[in-house]
Amino acid sequence: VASTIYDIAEEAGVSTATVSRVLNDNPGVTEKTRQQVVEAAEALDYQPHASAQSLARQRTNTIAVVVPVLANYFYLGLMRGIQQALAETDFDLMVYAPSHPSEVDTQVERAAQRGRSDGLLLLSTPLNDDLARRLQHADPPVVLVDTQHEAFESIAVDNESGGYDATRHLVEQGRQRIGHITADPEPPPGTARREGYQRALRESGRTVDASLIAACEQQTFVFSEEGGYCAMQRLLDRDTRPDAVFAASDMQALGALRALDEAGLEVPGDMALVGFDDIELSDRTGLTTLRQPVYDMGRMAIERLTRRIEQPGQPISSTILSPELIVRRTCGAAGG
Amino acid sequence: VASTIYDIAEEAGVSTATVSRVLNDNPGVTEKTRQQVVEAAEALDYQPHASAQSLARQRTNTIAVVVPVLANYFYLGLMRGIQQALAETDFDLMVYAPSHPSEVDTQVERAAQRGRSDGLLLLSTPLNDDLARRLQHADPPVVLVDTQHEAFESIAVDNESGGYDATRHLVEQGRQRIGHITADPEPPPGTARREGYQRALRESGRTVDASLIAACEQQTFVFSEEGGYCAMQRLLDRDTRPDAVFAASDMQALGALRALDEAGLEVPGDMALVGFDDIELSDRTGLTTLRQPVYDMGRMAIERLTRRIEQPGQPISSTILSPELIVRRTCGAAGG
DNA sequence: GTGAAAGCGCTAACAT
DNA sequence: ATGTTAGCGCTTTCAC
Repeated sequence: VASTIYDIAEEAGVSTATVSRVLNDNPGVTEKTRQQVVEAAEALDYQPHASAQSLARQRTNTIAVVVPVLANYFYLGLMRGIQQALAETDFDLMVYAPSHPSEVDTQVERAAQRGRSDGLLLLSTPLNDDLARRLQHADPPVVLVDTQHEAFESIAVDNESGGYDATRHLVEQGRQRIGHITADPEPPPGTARREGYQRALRESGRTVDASLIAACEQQTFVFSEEGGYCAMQRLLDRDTRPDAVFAASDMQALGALRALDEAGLEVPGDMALVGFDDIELSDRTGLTTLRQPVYDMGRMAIERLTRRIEQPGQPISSTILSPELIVRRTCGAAGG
Repeated sequence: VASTIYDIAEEAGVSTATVSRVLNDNPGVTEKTRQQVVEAAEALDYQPHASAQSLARQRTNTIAVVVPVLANYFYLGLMRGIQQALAETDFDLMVYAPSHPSEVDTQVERAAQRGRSDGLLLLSTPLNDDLARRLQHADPPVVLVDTQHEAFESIAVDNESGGYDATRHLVEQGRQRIGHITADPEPPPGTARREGYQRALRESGRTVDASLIAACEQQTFVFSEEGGYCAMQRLLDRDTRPDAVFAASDMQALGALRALDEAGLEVPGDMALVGFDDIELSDRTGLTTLRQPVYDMGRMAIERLTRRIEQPGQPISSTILSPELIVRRTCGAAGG
């Protein structure tokens, strides 16, 4: 029942080329014939066939984003920015969310398949060398968010300095034994945050005490609430407890908070806590944290990507934003 | 640089038809030639062209979902189920999120465009008659979630009975003046919930007092935190305040909670509160609410949709699930 | 078992 | 200004 340009051409008494011209607002058509075509198209309730257009144009007008997990506040913030920025373009959005970490490569390959999208956005997606090589060789431009790779455009936050600031803040609050919660396996941003933590300790004339660092295997995915909960429990089980903890993410900090609560410990009295990300929940919880400007990062990512699609071959740039310390209740700072 | 089946055909010394057969695991190919083709494909690092396949097969292996707003906990829950169910199929996912309510129709049309997807999932998306007619006539099967329409398969919760249960529970807690927060404009689920609220009042021998019902215009989208906040403020400004409120959604209830907090009122002491949805935040907040089984709804929606894609023309079914009352702190019930 | 060739629905060069 | 026609990359019918 669906009509094609051939039907329109026949109905309007012109060739399919002319129909195509009219439909695509190409110049060189009399107003009269344009009218005829437009009317015929409406009469037949014409809709172009997306796949056919993509094939002929060699362009899908679609961008694909792979996100480790959709149902997560951090990625949600990014998606908001992505979606808003996309609304100002005429690109559609495909979402690839691996149901398991082991699926990441498959999903990336799928998202990058020829003829599927004009550009690829990878959120926190680890790129092994093999994948990176394939992606470089493939046509669709790639933009990385929350990761880096010299071969691709990227947008991320300075995780090291964020970890440094978080820890530094705790030192300034007079905390003596500052612990850290990370993830196992530790993703690249986690490593940077931990290194910032360690640098802050050293610069404050303290020694880095391995017994103050805890990580739990992440069953679901990295930086989970569960992981923070379990890591905090381990910290509490040890001989000398910390009196402050910098968690590598807000979700982990929230989990840590739960463990603290169950253990009957006061925050920030018995233990100060600083997270990382500033997800929406953190505001409600009063969690001190380092804010990642996720909305802007999402927007920027789309801007960068569309620019690369429009003008390929531009030099690659890596954008590093500064996370902002947001002081709330859990760090024990005055005021707030 | 990208290779096509012609390249493979040449490399393997066979025709493109044979290549296609091998690549699609079609029968009728010697093991020997199959080997040759496979090797050639690997040597050339072949990847099929998605648009070309879609066009030739008249099938995209993609399902499109339109969601009023991505960055929202309710839809996030649905998306989780959708994504998980999709992972078990070989469908990809396109997401259409109107950046403004006025964009809904445009986005639906876009999602439903020929050759874009094999099926359409509409989350809470209002269908005017015109749109509904077009969708019926178009090929891709449609499944509705959180809305209903006799012409389409749908999955929703019994909102009326949910509103009834919520209110009834408040009555049983001994609350005297039970108010209601709804949205303006009031979406269909909102209407049903309000009607359930009103029925419960009547059945409890009370009169429905319009001054106990408040709604605020929703600037962003329906059922927003802002809306609940503002509605609660109005309720508090009135002569006789309610001592309990049933909010049409958890987000609104959370906003109401904020207003209460700012007004220095105790929950549940001064005011009991019941929400609707049971989003993740509600557990952390201790909000009594009616749970929508979003994860299951998402899964079911995909199952229904893929079934319709595989076997078109099946009779339409409308599934109504029961929301479950989750008693927490804010309703003032004993225990937990 | 394999190949030739005709689509799928559209775009765009090239003619006229 | 309009039409003819050759693709885009793949699938699939129909011969052989």
